[in-house]
Amino acid sequence: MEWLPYCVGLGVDEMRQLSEIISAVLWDALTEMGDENPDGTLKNLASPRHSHQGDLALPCFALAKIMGRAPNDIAADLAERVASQLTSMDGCSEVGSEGGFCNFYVDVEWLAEQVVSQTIDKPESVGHFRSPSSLLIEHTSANPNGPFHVGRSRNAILGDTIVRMHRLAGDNVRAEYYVDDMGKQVGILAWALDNLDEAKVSEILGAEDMDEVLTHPEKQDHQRVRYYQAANLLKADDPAVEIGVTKLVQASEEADADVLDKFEAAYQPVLDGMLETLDRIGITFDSFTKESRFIVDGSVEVIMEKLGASDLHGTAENGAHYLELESRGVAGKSTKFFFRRGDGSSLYATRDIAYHQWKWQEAERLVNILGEDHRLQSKQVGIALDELGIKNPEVVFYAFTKLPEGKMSTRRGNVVFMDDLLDEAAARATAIVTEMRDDLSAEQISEIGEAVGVSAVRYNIIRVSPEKGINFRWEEALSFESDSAPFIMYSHARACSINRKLTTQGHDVGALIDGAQQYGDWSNLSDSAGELVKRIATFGEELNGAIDSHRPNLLCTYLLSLATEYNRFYRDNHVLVEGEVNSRNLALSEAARILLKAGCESLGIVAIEQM
RNA sequence: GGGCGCGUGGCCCAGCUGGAUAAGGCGGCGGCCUCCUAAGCCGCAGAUCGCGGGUUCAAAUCCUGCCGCGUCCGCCA
Repeated sequence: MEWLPYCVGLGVDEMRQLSEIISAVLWDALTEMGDENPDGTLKNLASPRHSHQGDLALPCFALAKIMGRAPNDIAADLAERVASQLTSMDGCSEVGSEGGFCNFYVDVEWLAEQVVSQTIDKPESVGHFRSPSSLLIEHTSANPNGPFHVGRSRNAILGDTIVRMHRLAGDNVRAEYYVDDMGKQVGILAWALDNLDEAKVSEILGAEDMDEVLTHPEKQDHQRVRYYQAANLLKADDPAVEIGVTKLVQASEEADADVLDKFEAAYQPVLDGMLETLDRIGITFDSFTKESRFIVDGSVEVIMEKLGASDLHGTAENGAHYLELESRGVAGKSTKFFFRRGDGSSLYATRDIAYHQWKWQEAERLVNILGEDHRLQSKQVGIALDELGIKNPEVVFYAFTKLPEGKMSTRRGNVVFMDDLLDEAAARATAIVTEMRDDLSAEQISEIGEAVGVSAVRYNIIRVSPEKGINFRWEEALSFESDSAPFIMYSHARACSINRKLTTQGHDVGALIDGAQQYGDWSNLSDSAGELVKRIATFGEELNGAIDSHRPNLLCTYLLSLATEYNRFYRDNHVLVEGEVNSRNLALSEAARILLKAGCESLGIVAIEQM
C-alpha cells in the first residue's frame, strides 16, 4: 500500500490514514451495490463506542431504502465484498458485520510499527498533519487596571492554549495583546493616581470594608488597583471625579500626547504586574498593539467616513452616526450600532474596526478570544466589517467564571487574584511532593511544586468547554486527582523515569529502539499495549479536532485518555525485567512519552521529568 | 420584553456536523505495592441526557414550545 499524498512530509495520523484506505475500497464496493452517493455514505465511517465493534464502523441503515434490503443484509454483503481485499492489505486485520454496521478491525501489529516509526523517527513532525498557515491570535487584552483575577484568566488560558495547539500543528502564530490605553478604565486609574494619596485611598476603601492587606505588596498591579477601586467608590458621591475623568478620556480620544503619556505612566506598571503573573503560567505575547494607535494614524477617521457611505448609515438628532442593523438580523431594544458620537469622536468599537483592518495585514487568519458579554458587540463589528468589505475574524467566546458570591469584579473587590490562587496551588503541591519524596533537594521539590500547581490551575480552567460557565471553587481549581494535569504529568514522569533508568545503567535507548524496529516483530502485543498503540494513533486526529473547533478541552480529554492508557500499559508491560531490556516495550513507552510531552506543552502543562 | 448561550447520575464534566449498550472524574463501597514512582491500577453501586411536542430507519445530538441559569440590548470600555 502506498502512502497517501497528504502524509508526505507532514507527519502522519495513522488512524485517519487507515480510514482513507478503507474508504477507497468501500467506495468501489458501494458503487457496485448500487449506492449512488458513496461519498455521503462514507462520511459516516467512524470509530464505534465499544471495542468489540471494531476500530472503524460504517452504518448501513440509510442504504436500506435505496437498495430495498435489510441493513443487516447490506452490511454483511458489504463486509463479504471487501474482506479479502482489505485483509490482504496493510492495516486492516478483520472485517465483520453486526446489527446493520460493517465493522473493521485495525491490524495492531501494523499500527504499532507505524506509530513507533512515525513518532520516534520524526518527533519534530508530531502534530504536523496539514500545511501550516499564519495566524494572529488576540487574547487577554484585559484593561490594565488591576491584578489578574481568575475570571479574566479564562481568556488568557484559552487563548494561550489555542496558540500553543496551533504551534504544535506547525502554524506560524503571533500572540497579540490589544492594550486599551485610552478608555475610561485607564482614565479612572490615572485620575486616581493624580488626585488621591495612600491615606485617602485607605480611608475610602476602609469605609466599604475593602481595605484588605495586600497579598503581593511588591507588585504594582496590587498596589494601584486600590487607587482604582477607591476612585470608583468616590465617583458615586463626588461629581468632580466623573468630570475629571471625562476630561482626561476626551483628551485621550483626541490623541492628546500628554494625556496618553500620563495614561501610559499610570497603566504600564500595572500591565507589567499582570504580565508577570501570566508569565508564571507560561503565557507570553509576541506583540502589543495600543488602541490609541488607530486614532493617531488617522485610520479610525477614514473608517468613520467610509461607514457614512453605507446603505445602513443613519444620523441621530445631535449628529451622532450609526448603522441600522435590523435588516442584518440584529434584534433587541436598540438595533443601532453607533460608531461616531455627536461630538464627532469615535467609540471603542469603531477603533476595533480599524484594528481588524490593520490585523488582516499581519496574518492569513485572525482569531479573537472574547467573553460572552462581547457577543453582540462582535456581531456589530462583524457587520461593519462586511460593509467595508473586510473579512470577519474567527471568534471564540467563553462564559464567565463566577464566585459563589456572584460575578467577579475588580471594581467591587469581589475577586480571587490569580497570584493568590497560584501561590496556594504551588504550596499545596509542594506539600504533597515533600511528603512523597524524601530523596529530593528542597530546590527540586519547590520546582516540582510550582510546575504541578501552575499546570493544575491551567488544566482545571481549560478542561471545561468554553461556552459553559465555571463556578469557581477552591477545591476544584486546586484538584490534583485523576481528571487533572498532575495525572497526565505523572504518566509522563513515569515514562521519563524508565528512560532515565536505562540511560543511567549505560544503555543506549536510541539503539535499543532501532533494534526493536529492525527486528520488526510486533506480534502478540498485550491488550493494554494494543490499546495504547490505538490511542497513540489518533493523536493527530484529536489535535486537529481541537484546533478546528477552537476547543482545547477536547485535547484535555484525549490527553487524559492517553495518560490512562499509558498507566495501564505501564502496569503489565515492563521495560526492565530482571536486568533485561524489552526493547519493544521501550519503543512504545518512548512513543507515548514523546506524545505526552507534546500534548502537555500544547496545553501549557509543564512536562517535568520527575515528580 | 427581545436577542444570544447553557441545562447530562448526589457533585464536576465529555459526547451535540444524528448512528449500536451515554465516556470520564469527585464522593461512596470493595480489592491491588517482595515487581521500572500507589499523584497509579482493578471491580461494584449510581443517568426518565431540564420538561412537552415534532422530523427520522435511528435523537443527548436537528426543529419547535415551555421552564431554569447566564449574558447582552450605553452617543461606556
